[in-house]
Amino acid sequence: MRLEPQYKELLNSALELSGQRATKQREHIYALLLQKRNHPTAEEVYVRAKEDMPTISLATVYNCLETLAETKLIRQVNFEREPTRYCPNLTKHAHFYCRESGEIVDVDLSDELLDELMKVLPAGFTAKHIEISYDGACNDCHD
Amino acid sequence: MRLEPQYKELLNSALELSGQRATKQREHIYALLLQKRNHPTAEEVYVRAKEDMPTISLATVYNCLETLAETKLIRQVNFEREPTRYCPNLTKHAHFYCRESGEIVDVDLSDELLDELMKVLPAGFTAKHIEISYDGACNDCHD
DNA sequence: GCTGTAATTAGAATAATTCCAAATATAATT
DNA sequence: AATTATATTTGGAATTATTCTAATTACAGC
Ligand SMILES: [Mn+2]
Ligand SMILES: [Mn+2]
Ligand SMILES: [Zn+2]
Ligand SMILES: [Zn+2]
Repeated sequence: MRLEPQYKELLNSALELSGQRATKQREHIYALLLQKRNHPTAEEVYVRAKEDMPTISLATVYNCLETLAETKLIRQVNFEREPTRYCPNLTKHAHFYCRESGEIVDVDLSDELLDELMKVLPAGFTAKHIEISYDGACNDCHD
Repeated sequence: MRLEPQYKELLNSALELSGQRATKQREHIYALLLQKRNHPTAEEVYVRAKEDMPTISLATVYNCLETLAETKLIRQVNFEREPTRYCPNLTKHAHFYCRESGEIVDVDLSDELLDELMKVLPAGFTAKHIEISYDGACNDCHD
């Protein structure tokens, strides 16, 4: 697994900006999230990370994921009480969770729609963030 | 604490419909959620429940909350990795979480807005449910 | 090559929730 | 009203995802 130069640059500058070091582990985990964008859990990231880096620990996986999330290179995605998942797609998007197949897909959101969502807030309320998740059956799974 | 007749009726029919029994504990917890609608956690419900029913157990609180949620008398509300909260407001609404004060307020959603949100899904996708949560500063807390 | 700091590591600790098996409450039947 | 069958409650143990801790290792600047 190789981290493409553009992303390597992105990672390095994000880490430098926040005064953190570029490590093999951080790079590896970032690369693996970019390569297969299926919103894996920390445990799943751990399993995949060990393939090329057998000595990495689960604690490090959690640490790296947290660092990447803090520096806004990835996003955390939560569904109800399930384990947190991780997503390297930085565009504004919601998530669709197919309960049938377990698949999670990105749903692009326009600025207009997000604007409308902001407008329905009561006066004096300002939202830094909106989280939207859909729950249902995907294209492959409808009956 | 007294459960108003309209809600008592609602509770009884919902439980009957799902083949479950009406118990003191279920009624008590439902009443207390309706009375103070501040999206409490299970632990908070437990504390309040014990005021009038000192022998109730935490396991029962969880059981009752699950039963009420299953029968759609209440909703579960999740914010990231925080403990689940419970809401007896059955209208379609989102939640605004003020990180400053910790307050959680209901945000009404029009059918039109929900329609628009459905329309942005890829073809072939059907959502049973949309979950929307805002995160920011409320009216009292902006600087 | 040393030195100071940051990051990784293995394992222990934590927190929310669920599970379990025994006791109790409720509803149905006699 | 007593009997029976089933559902619910209960306290405590178990589980699960995540965080914490303290020791080791890696790294950047001198
Ligand atoms: Mn995503
Ligand atoms: Mn609510
Ligand atoms: Zn599907
Ligand atoms: Zn506030």
